[in-house]
Amino acid sequence: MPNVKQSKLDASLRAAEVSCAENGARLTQRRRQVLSALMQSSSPLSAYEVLDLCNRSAASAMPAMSVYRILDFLEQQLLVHRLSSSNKYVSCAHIACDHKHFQKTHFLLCEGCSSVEEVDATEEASEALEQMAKTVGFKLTTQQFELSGICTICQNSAGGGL
Amino acid sequence: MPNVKQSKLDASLRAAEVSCAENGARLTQRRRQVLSALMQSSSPLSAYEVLDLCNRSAASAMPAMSVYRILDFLEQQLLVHRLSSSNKYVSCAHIACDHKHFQKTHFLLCEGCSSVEEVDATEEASEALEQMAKTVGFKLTTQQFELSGICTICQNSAGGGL
DNA sequence: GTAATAAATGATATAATGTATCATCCTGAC
DNA sequence: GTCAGGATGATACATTATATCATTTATTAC
Repeated sequence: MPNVKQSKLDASLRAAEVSCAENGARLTQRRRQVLSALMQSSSPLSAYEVLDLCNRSAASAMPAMSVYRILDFLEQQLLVHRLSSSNKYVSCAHIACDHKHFQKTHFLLCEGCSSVEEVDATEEASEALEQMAKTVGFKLTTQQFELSGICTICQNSAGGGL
Repeated sequence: MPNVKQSKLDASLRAAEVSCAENGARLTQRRRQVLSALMQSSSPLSAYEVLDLCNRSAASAMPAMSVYRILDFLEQQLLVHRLSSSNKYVSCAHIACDHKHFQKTHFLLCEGCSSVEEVDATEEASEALEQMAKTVGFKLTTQQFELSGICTICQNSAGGGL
């Protein structure tokens, strides 16, 4: 069992707890369980995938209803993000650091390994998209996109094969 | 009943028929029914909303299964687009013209009236997004985004109210 | 025209996903 | 302890999507 990962997980969970407390909310056992499952996953999980993971590890079975409630809660706390294109969830990449969300976060989805990279929008991209929308009279309200592509690792490992 | 709209609808359906024929496919009665429903809607429709519309207008009831099959078919024929963020469908804005799809089409979703505007990506936006992805080693494969915003009409009508 | 073939649709069952509702339990304030 | 509110458990159900096989419709060969 890799202790490095374990301690990183613990640190993130502690940070999440603090973050909740600052908002007058509590990171209960169940919520910690759900968040922990997402943190340990290398790819986004659907609500029922989260449920399965929780029920595999824990003693008492969690009802599906709770998972939905808890995912909503965690999303409000900005501890997890919901990917609308696949209707799955990922834990926020910035729980342990002091990064702030400006509603201009993008997600890069790797088609090879399903991993997700959370990146801030660049000025250029925001500008260009706003401009594009403007040509048809649209005023953008949110900028959070999910872009499909191939991550570095998969690009390299695909050198010989596919 | 507005004849202008009717004739525009007819023209689009004829164009769709031709387009199918070119691909060795057929625009059957059922498929025409589904496509027509989407064309007449000002906002994206879910599979079951399409189903309801079809069953409201037509004599014989269509099974849900058929709607899913037909939506898949129409999507393959590029006659409709699937919006992954809401899991709904819109008819392609370019059926009647000779516009080609380059996999760089964006959809602007109005939060006010739910209407959808289909626009081509600008060079600047594509460039900026590719560049952004590149900074974390990602290579984008598709660029088809769904951007939320407010359309011209809703911007103006909201002048007094909200 | 008719038989053979393939495509499309009908029909049914069921899986998967998401929500509504009320009961129960836990926690902190007093 | 008691009370109030938040959190969870439990159940039922609504919605969405898919699997499967039967039937119909269209196309081709003859």
